[in-house]
Amino acid sequence: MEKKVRVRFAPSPTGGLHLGGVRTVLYNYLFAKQHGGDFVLRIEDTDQNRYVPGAEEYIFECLKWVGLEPDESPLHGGPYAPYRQSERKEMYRQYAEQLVKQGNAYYAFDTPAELEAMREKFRTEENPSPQYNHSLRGRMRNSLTMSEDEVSRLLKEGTPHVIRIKMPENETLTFTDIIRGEVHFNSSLVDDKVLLKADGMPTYHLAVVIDDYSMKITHAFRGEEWLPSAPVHLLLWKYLGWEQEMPQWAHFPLILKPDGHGKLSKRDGDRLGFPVFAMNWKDPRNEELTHGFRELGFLPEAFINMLAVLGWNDGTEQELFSLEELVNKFSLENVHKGGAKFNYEKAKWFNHEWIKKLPVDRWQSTVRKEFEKNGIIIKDEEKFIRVLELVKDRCTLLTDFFTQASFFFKAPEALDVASVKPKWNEDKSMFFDILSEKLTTLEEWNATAIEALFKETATEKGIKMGELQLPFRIMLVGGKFGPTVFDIAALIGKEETIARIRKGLSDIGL
RNA sequence: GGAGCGUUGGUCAAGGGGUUAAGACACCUCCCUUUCACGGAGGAAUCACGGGUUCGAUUCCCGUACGCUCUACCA
Repeated sequence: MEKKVRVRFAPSPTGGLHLGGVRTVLYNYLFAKQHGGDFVLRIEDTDQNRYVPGAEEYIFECLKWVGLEPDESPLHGGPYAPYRQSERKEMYRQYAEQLVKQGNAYYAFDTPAELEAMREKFRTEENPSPQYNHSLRGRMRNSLTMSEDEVSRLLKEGTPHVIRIKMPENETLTFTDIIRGEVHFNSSLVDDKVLLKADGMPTYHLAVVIDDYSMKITHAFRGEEWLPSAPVHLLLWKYLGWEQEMPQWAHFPLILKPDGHGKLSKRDGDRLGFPVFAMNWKDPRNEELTHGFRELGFLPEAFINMLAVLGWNDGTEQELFSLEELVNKFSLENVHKGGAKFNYEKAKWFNHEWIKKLPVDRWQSTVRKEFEKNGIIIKDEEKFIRVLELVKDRCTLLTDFFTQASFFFKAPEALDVASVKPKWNEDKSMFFDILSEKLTTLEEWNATAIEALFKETATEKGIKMGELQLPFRIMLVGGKFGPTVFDIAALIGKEETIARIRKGLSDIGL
């Protein structure tokens, strides 16, 4: 019988959720749902120094926003609770002790200062970062070099210590990565990683193995930066006797900076002017605000879509995918091996496509809030929808709607008179005078009728339509943008149109 | 320094022993529109390098270069 697929995303609550993290969530989610499996969210909060209040709640809100909610988590509960590593603290030591008893790990009493001294002492140009490994552990203060009596005395006295894995010498460690195929390591080149810290908390290495085992995780996906520590995890699965239960691994390619090389960081976003976090993140320690995709006007559908194809594609020309389609079409085999540079322009293109693709009611309320924030209260919902339909082609971000459509609800404050003034004359002035008169008596108020009247009047005055449309636009809109002028006039209504012509006339002067 | 991983246009990328090496974003030209966009047509631009294997390599093999990641009592 096939085991039920179970995957997990295991963030540490240290700050905003990076777009790469969201992609990892996405790929996990897609894989799980495709196989009818479970998606587990586990909080890796074993580093008490890095704990940031609010970060966990923030992660949940992000997942909710993008629609990738876990089946099990500290918030959603589940049969393998607790899902917060700090709450599972007790079990880790027990396993670490077991490893010591088996001879696969050992106590180490070296203080941070001693470790630093060791690194200092052995650092050379050839070896800039000396490791605590098979060749050095014999010279350090640990249960391998000290007598049993001394070790138990130190332990009894409560001397701070860690537990380190004892990496074997010269073993070839191999595993098959779903994306990369067979990967090999020589165990001699891996250091004796700390498993249990002096404060009793496990390190990632120990915790990830124990939790993946006890939560029955079948497939473990993470970023490529974890590849070098895979041999440690491999050995842990083996030493703990769980080799048969080890999940299948896949290491995802990294998302890189748009310029130069290297992992994309929050700093790059600040520097280059685009978001890196899913949502706004305010660091409680310094009140610093980092902008997120959500607040900048991205649709979750677009955000997900853009992330999905950053490192994966289905082999066809299709670029626009809904979450449902992704669940059906995603495959780890088609995930790229190489990292991809993030391209903000393309990200915006996806958003624009989704604005056009989705029915207005999917984002209408978000835009309404944006309007309200800027002092425009929408009273006529029907008109609002017509306006949104009319301008959506020219909005890339949800936040663009305000500049593209606020004039439908509020007369422009300043008119770009400079662009009409040079060609302005008395004839034109008279034209608008007459036009506003005639509009008063226009019975049917729609774009076609307004345009017909406009044309008729222009012909009477012997002025070309084109000469008059721009001034008309400036009067109604304030600037050189927006949809067809007659559509605008139709939507803002007779009174308002006439009022704006009058105001425009006086602003332009003669 | 070491180890691991990677390398198709500026970017995302399809493809894979014989192809005119798709497509998208960006860029350029033109059309549409007497606003700004959308849209449409076209253009420029790519298989890191060197050796093999082969009748034939972008594709397979081996090197080299370059890049990235890791090298913490962080994840």
